[in-house]
Amino acid sequence: MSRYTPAEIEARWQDVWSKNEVFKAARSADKPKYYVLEMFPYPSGRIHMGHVRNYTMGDVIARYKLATGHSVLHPFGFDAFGLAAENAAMERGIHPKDWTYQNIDDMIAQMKPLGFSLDWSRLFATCDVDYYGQQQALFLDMLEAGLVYRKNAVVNWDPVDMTVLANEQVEQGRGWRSGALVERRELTQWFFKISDYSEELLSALDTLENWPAKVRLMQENWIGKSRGLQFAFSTIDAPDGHHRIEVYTTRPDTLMGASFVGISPDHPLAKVLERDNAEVAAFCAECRKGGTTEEAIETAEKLGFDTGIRVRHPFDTAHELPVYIANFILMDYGTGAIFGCPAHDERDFEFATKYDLPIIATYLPSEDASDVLEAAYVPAKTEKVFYNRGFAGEPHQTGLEGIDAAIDFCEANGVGQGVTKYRLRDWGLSRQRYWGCPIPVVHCDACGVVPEKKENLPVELPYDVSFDTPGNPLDRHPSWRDTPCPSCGTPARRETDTMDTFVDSSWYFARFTAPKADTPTVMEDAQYWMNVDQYIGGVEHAILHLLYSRFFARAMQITGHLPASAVEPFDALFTQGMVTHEIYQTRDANGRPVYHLPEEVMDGKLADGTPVEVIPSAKMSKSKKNVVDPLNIISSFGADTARWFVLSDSPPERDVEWTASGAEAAFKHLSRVWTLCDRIAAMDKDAAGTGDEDLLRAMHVCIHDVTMGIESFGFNAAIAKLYAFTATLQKSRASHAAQREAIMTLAQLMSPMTPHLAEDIWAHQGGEGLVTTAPWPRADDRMLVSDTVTLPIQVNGKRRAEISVPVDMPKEEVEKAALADQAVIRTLDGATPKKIIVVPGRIVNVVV
RNA sequence: GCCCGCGUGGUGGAAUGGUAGACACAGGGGACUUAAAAUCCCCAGGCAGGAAUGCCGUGCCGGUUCGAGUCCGGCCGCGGGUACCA
Repeated sequence: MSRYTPAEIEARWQDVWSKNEVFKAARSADKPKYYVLEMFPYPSGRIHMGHVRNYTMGDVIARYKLATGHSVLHPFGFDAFGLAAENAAMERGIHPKDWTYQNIDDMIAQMKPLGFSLDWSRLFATCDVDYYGQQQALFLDMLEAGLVYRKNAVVNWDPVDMTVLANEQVEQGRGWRSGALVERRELTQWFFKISDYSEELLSALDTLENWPAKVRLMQENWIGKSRGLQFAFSTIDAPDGHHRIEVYTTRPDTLMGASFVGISPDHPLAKVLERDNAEVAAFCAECRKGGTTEEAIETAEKLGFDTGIRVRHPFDTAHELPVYIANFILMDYGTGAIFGCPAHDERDFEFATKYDLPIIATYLPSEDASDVLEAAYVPAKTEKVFYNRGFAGEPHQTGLEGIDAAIDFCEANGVGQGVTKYRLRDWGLSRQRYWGCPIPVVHCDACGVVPEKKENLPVELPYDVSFDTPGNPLDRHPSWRDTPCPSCGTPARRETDTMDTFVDSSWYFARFTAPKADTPTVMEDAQYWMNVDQYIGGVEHAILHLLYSRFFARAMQITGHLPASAVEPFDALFTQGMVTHEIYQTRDANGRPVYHLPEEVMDGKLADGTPVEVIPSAKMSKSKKNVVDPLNIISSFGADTARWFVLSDSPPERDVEWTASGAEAAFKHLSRVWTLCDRIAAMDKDAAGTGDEDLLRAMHVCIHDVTMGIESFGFNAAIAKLYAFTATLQKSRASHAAQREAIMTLAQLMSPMTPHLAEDIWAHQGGEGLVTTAPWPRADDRMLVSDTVTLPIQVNGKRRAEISVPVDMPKEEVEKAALADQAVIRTLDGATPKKIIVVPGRIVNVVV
């Protein structure tokens, strides 16, 4: 008997697939197309188990679709621009380009042994000049279409390194390298007008039926449509030009509870005051300390500064409210000014308590409730409350009714108007960095901002740059930066900002349909291959990447690069979980944690006997050293084992914990299947057997279950069925013909998960052609039904017995049979059933 | 802070509102072997019991239902996102 030797088998079949170009995508007139795409990876240099899992899932779908007669597009590439390459350059003196391409080569070498059904001929990286040059063309078209503009926006400024920091480079308000306190600073930046599409992006979510509901909900909340009232307070003692302060509120029904007006430190009025008043300037400077993230701003201590300016309440002009500059008000949302109603908002309550402002309830749980509040009263908007200081609508109404009534009343009385606003902000794409796609515009003293001519594209990144000083090397590269103005020809300067890497990943799926074209896309190919039928990736991309891509598809349609049918580019989305592993930790002399790789740990100890603390599974990360190198797994057990394991142990949308023993078990199972194939091949071809019918029935049930499993992303359940069927086949005494049919079908059903082993079994049993291209087996419905069924009998919802009855037994008969059961009689103990519920084929419940 | 998820044996997990724990790992017992490895067979949620069986049990508290792991409300814990990580 031969042994299962994946190293030899896997290389052989990969070679066969490659020579036969089995996975080369080609448009076909007579086959339905299927485009499956996994979110492309960042080229860190090493593939990890998360990649293996992500691509294995996509591969199962791709191979299944190939077997069910589709013309399949399953491409692969790299999201290759980004910060890490510049960090490597600064830390190790490697050029970002060299570092990135070396990593890409390494990762391709690690991907290939996994035997994925990828069309490698379509490979590209977003840092390829071919790709980003086309992206620049796209940008120019979008600029012309009015989808791009410039405005000021805040960035994290490191005052020591004199450079802009990414949010992740700000640690507890300080620059990660310099340790200096980070400040928020304004720069003129490029923006995509995604906010023009807020309503469209929101309403189209309803059409995305094959997206997870949670992702649609997250996007809905992110877009944040709200209806509210916009109106102005008239000011007292305010500087010229600020006689009114425009505010936006989603709770106009609380207007009678207003106790202060708050403006953002970046509000125009604040800026005027800052100029003439050192105290205000100091306060605003204080507010600008720290990072730009919503989290940093929202969790910071609420600070306010009384400007001394007062406003009049619109309905009671004798009532004056103070105007505060407050650090928690964002200039980006609404008008950058609010009125505070401490009684019904937790933040305002905290603020009012701190600055000793009145807390005036406008509604209460009931008429007799006290209006002295210990905390903000914030009931659901759908809850009916009593308006003790209502001014519109009924005294007893829900918040929603109160809001509508308040808007109507205010409009009728000339106090502002009802408006719809969105939380979604325009997409800032400028990055003050080298390793990204250059923004193809030129700044000319005479002509202003001038788009580069298309015939001058690509604007290629210069190679001769250095990273010995902080900041953007493009900024200090005169020979690259200085260029004639495309319009007037006089000396001018290139834009030195590069694009956000989200731009790169917002259209790569479209580029895969014509990766070599000298235009961004080719309409014929886009028409044929789009949309992506199944997109697979991590839920961490639920909002930004997926929302930007949806916007880009629209922008590409407007600029003629995608058909109208592709404005929602991803028909179905699946978000898979992470691969996790236990963390092994010891402590150094100072008590600080020291992490150890899994292979350094044996039986809970290091090689020198030091006991190791085991921390429960967490996402695999280099810093925690809880990583398993796919290459080690492949060299010990083969790619099929790695693929089988990452699918078998957890549902795909959840995290999977990598365990060495689990991987070993997967290998053992595949070896068993191999041995089983050998044994069947060696059987006497003419020998009679028993149980052919039973074996074939089990086989058809397995075909049905595995097919359903794959179609519904129930890979772990499909694999459980394959385990069960393998056990059945192993024990079978059926004829050779039946067993051969069973093992060949098993090979087909396993082929999306363990394609190399499946090919080998197929060939061993004399199968025609490749199992990869053999038509997917069909379950015979007649083989799926059995004539009896086991019914559990409950008494008052507790299971007490079970009976076996013919499938088609009428309800009355089933009732009789259930009541005749000894255990049921014993449990009833003479009691008369009030009701008997019979769910055909499922259960009987006797209620007493 | 805000938005979105998730929580089931020792472990990973299974279960269209219908027998909770499929399948697998670790564990225990056995067969084969001079022995070990490998392989095969059996047991296995907790408590009580020799067993039959009974009671308890899906993070916690409450609700809807003939019936809840599943639906609803409130908590707790963990994870993801929070617009310059990708």
